[in-house]
Amino acid sequence: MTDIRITSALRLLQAADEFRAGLAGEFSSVHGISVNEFLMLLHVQRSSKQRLARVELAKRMHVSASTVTRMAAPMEKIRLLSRDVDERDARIVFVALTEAGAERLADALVTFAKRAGYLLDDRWQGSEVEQLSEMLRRLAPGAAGTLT
Amino acid sequence: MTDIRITSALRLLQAADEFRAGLAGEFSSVHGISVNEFLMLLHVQRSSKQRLARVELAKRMHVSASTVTRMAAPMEKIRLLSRDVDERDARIVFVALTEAGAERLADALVTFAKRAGYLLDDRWQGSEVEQLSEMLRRLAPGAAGTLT
DNA sequence: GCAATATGCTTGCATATGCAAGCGAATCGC
DNA sequence: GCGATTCGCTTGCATATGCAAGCATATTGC
Repeated sequence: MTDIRITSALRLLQAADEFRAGLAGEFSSVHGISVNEFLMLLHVQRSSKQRLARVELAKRMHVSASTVTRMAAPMEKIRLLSRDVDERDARIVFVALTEAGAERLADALVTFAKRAGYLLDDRWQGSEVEQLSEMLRRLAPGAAGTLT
Repeated sequence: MTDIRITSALRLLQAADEFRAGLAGEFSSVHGISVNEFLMLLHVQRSSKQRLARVELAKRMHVSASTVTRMAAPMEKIRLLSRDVDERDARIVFVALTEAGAERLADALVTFAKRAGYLLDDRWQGSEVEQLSEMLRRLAPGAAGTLT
C-alpha cells in the first residue's frame, strides 16, 4: 500500500512546499516579489527571445492564462516587464523582460541561490547533488520550456 | 551563476508543480477533494492518535492556521473529519479522522499511487527510486510530522 | 470570399489563502 | 490569587487564482 513510489511522490510535494515557503518570506520582504513572479521573470528571461506569448508562459508555469494576465499587469506597470505585440498575429501579446526586470531578477537569483545552498548544504557531496539534479530533471517531463 | 544547486532547486519546484497540477484535476473530478484536502486527511491519519491540533496541522502542511480552520470546516460538515476537544486544554480543538474520512482517503490514495506510478514509470529502476526517495527525504528537514 | 471554427487574451465570478485583529482559555510573575 | 502575557482558534479584509464567458483576430472548409 505505502509503496516507495507513493513515499517518493509525497516527499517531492513536501520538499517543494517547504522550500517554497521559505523562499516566499524572503522574496516578498527583500525583493518585493512573490515566488511566482520570480518564476515568471525567469521563464521570460530563459526563453529564446526574452519574450513569451501569454498562453505559452501559462503552460510553462502550470497556471491559467488569466493568472498570467493578472500577474503580468502590475509588473508591466512598474516596468519590470513590457507588452510586445506580434507583427504577424495581432492576437498575441508577448511578455518581454525589461532591463529593470533583468536587474530585479538578478537580485532575486542571489537570494534563490542562497536558499538553494541551504537546501543542499555542506552535507551533500557534489556527486550527490548531480545525481539528484538529474533525477529531478527526469521527473519533469514538460519538455518544452524547461527552465533548466 | 547558474550553479547546480540553483538548477536542482528549480527542478524541484517544477517537478512538484507539474505533479501537483496533474493530481489536482483527477482528485477534484474523481474524488471531490483538492490536493490540499487530501494532504490534510493524510496528515491526520498518519499522526499518532489520528488527530491533530489545528496549529500543529498548519505547521505540517505549511499553511496558516486560518487556512486549516477554513479547509476543515466543510470536511467536518460532510463528516470526513470531526472536531474533538481536548479534555485538559479547552483552547485546543483537534482535527480527527472519521471512518468516512478514512474511506475517502483510501480511495484517493489509489489515484495518488497511480499518479506516482506515472511519475516514476517503468524507466526507473527500483534502486533509482530508492535513491531518489532517500534524497528527497533529506531535502525536507521538517522533522516533526513528516508524512513519510 | 465568407461563414464557421479555432486561438489568444481579458474579465466576472467563485474559491483559496495569508495577515492582523479579536476572543476565550491557560500560564506566568509577583 | 490576580493582572499580564501567551496560546489556540476564528474572522474581516486583501490578494491570488481557476473557470467560463466574452471579444477580437486568424484559420479553415467550402
